[in-house]
Amino acid sequence: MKLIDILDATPIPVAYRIAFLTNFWREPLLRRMEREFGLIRPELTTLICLHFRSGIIAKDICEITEQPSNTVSRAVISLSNQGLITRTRDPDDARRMTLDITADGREVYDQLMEIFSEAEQAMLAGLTKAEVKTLTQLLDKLARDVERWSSHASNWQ
Amino acid sequence: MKLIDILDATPIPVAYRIAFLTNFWREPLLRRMEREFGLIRPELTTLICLHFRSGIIAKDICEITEQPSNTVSRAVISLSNQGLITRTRDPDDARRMTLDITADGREVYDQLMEIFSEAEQAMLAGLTKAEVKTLTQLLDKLARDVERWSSHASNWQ
DNA sequence: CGAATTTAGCTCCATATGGAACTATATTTT
DNA sequence: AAAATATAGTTCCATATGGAGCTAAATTCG
Repeated sequence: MKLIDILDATPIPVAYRIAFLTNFWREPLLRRMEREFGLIRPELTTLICLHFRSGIIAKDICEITEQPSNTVSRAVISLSNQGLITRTRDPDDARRMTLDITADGREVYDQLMEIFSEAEQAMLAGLTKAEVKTLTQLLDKLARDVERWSSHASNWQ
Repeated sequence: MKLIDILDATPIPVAYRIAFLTNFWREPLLRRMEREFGLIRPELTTLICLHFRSGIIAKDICEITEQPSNTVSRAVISLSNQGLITRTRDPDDARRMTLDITADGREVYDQLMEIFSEAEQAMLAGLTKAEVKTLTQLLDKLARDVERWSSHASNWQ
């Protein structure tokens, strides 16, 4: 018996499949990233944020990723120690540290994304282009609707 | 800026959306489950397995869920202590302990699934029935193809 | 201006969880 | 049958990560 066989037996067919894919796709890649690059998940998300927009502060990353501030703080310090980002004290507000991705940081980001992208291609290889497009659109619709459903029955209460 | 804005900027649009949904849908529910039921993730997956098929052993759950044996061992001991499952030594093989879900276990499972199901309905409320069906089919196709893509660029190497 | 409040970031602590190694039992090999 | 190997389950250890609270700086309020 495999986990897949239980998929249809639960009352959460969609969420269960999504969680399944996260477990079997993302988790092994994160472990590989940790082994080969010495980076952990909050460091990756931080790197992704800063690759997208350099010059933001740790608090921004907390809000973007909804990670707790201590987690982001640790990630930022570690990335800085590894030379993948820089931290410069904001002269106008001594509480803030402006974060910027370095050339090394972009290099590591590119290497990681190549691995992740290849793994995504492998996962999607069984679908047609039209199916991939449809899937992306539907997932996108759910993701962009997060504000509406995320408060429901999970965060509060 | 929100995490959603980065979705299209990464070279892993599908996987990123899937991870996003896991983060914002599953994680808060797991925390709520921990607060209100005192159960953690491996205990939930174990309960799901045993609700689906009672009478299996811990090793089976390891293989089904691909969780390490120590994680499952802890989950099984905890669930047993909580009276949600029973463990009986296999008379034919003293290494094995046959696991069975109890009435209390089924009760807790039902309560949990009600919460999770309601949350899934909330997430899917923005899609039409046809869209939900399509999404489920596409996710299912990916999940059932796990053997092919899971070895690729993640587990080995 | 001084006090209270807010904010950015960090440290301390508790705990979830994976890796490795260990124990006890069963199976296979010679 | 004895020895080697395999298997089920557990314990030990290292670490990732969230919650609560702390510190320093900025802002708001009286």
